[in-house]
Amino acid sequence: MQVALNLFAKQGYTNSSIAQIAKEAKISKGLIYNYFESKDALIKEILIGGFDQFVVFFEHNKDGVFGNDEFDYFVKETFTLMKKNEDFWRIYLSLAFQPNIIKLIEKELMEALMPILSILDNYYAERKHPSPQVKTRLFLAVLDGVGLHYLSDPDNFPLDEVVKMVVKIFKE
Amino acid sequence: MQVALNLFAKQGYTNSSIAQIAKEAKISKGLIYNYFESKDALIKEILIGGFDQFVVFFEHNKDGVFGNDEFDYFVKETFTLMKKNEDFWRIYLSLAFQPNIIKLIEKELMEALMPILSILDNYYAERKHPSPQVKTRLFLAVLDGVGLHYLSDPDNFPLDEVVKMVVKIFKE
Amino acid sequence: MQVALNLFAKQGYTNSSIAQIAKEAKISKGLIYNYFESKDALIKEILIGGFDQFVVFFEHNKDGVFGNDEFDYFVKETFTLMKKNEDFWRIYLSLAFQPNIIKLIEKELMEALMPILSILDNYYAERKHPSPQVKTRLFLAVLDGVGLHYLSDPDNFPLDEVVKMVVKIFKE
Amino acid sequence: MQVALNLFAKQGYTNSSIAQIAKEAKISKGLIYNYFESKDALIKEILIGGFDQFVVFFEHNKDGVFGNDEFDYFVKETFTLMKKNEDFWRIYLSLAFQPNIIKLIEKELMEALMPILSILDNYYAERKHPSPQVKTRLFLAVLDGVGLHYLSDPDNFPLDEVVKMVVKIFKE
DNA sequence: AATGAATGAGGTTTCATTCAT
DNA sequence: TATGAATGAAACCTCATTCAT
Repeated sequence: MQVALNLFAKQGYTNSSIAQIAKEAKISKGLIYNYFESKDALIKEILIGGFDQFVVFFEHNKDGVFGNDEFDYFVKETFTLMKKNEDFWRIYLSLAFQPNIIKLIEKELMEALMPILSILDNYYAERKHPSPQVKTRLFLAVLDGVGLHYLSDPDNFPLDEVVKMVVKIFKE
Repeated sequence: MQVALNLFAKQGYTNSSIAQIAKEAKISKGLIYNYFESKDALIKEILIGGFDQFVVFFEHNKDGVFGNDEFDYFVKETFTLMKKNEDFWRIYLSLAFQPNIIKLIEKELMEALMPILSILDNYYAERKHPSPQVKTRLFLAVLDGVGLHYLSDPDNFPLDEVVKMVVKIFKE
Repeated sequence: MQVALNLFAKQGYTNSSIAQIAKEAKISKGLIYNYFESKDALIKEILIGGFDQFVVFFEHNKDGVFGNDEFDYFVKETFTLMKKNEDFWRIYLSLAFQPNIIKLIEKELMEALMPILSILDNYYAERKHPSPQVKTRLFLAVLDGVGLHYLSDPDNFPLDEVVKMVVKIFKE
Repeated sequence: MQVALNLFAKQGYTNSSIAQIAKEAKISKGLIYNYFESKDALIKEILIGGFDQFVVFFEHNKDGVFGNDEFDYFVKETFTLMKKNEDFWRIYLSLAFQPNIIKLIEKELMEALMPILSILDNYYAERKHPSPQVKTRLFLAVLDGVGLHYLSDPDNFPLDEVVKMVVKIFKE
């Protein structure tokens, strides 16, 4: 899975063959099929595994208060996680428009996203924002946008400063 | 090209075959190769064509003033164009992490992006923003992020309201 | 035809496409088919044209005497002609084992070869050679062998000296 | 490989398709690519294998004496081997003018040829031949020429008698 | 747990040839 | 005389997948 993650991130899912994965992992093609039913099942496990890391972190905060400090922490932690799992995020974003793959993880994706969505809605509602749901949508879009630009060009994108600016702008 | 644009947007570049394009366009596979040297050359022309539309619109404003009104107009026009060319943008975003394809259009992409970048840098600098370049970077990421979310789910994403909010937040 | 001759010699018959010939000749593919029924018809005309040059030279000597001086002249002229028409000979030798092509020119080839064969048979018979027909066969093989080696590596093969040696050895 | 050898000899390399080879060998096209990276790699292995047979025979005699008897034996063995491997030699001669293929085996060809060349040079030098290197070149050309004519028409070419004549003429 | 031989469908590309103009 | 749009068959090659061992 580690090798597959790497290859998928570097070359894209469709462009990476089972043969190549087996070769780089120094195992046989057949062995892969002992553990994964298909190539799709492989990417599915990779993606779900990636989301889990994210979800786990969030469940930490599930029933507690989500105030200014938590907002702060949330944004920063998001990008810390992204930096730690660059490959996963690259894959995820590159598959955003591949309906056949997205369908595979739709359920898990929703389950991961919904709580975040409602927590943020609440957050902005509590702060009397005129249209909290729109702001939440924009905010999530911003996170992906920043991720997209960072992952496209990690060496030049000023991630830390941008993140600080995001916090400042969207905290309230 | 129209058929290809459609298919690439719907299924992704790698998942769409020349055979399928030919079939939908009701021509022979061979004919495609009379006009495009390869599948890569085809996507290249599609991408460059798409950027051109964007660039043309921008050159309009090249040497003139870029003030508050123009900023307004720029954001709105960006998403008007995106709505008109949804397929193109879907392709573009889905290829953001396919280095072999990006390389094909690197030059054109840079040529399209650089002037926008410097105009925005100036814009924020004139308004005494403490770090105009970081803000420009964030702003461009936001545009892509909003685009990504809109294109992922055009029916539910509240594009117009989000755009208004973007203008309000990033105008200054 | 000139362009085709060149390409066939350089890349081989099967490896050279009508499209490429047309391109190098700066005409359209269609035009080629106005003058030649097929690719096979094209190579056929090229080959026959090449043999004709050879035959013409031989008819010169047809009914006359073929003595020591003529033998001398024959060998030298053979290689002079080969040097002048390197491309043609390269094609001819490269097709020696392509039965489908050889069949196209079998008749012409025989017509060109038979008189030479009988003249040489006579030549050796007159000189009381024990097995003139075997010697003729060997001699013709030698001519082709020398041609093969020369055309394979024109810059390093010492053609002139080899030819002199051939004359000395096979004159009698 | 056996099937490929056969087809290449009968129809030429370019005219024989992987599909046809697979069909005659009663295996799938794909399987061929499990063992050979490409069609070129296939012909390369075939050619190298063919030369090896020749080289092996020669290494036998490498450091020993190469006198009149060995010369005799060499010529006769050459054509014995050729008769046993007609297909290989047909392929080899038919590719003599296909530069892209020759390049694949250039190294191996040189390694096979060089020792023969120097042994023959020595042979003629020891016999005080005025220009031993030219004679060697001619002699090798003769071998190929005889092979060419024999393989072009095995049923009618008087190989044994021609070989005897070659030995007699070139022994000294 | 692990291999690698084997396949069949389908991918991109090439190409001789036709034909309306 | 000349073009170039168009085709269909076939070329080389890739790949997910299966299966006997």
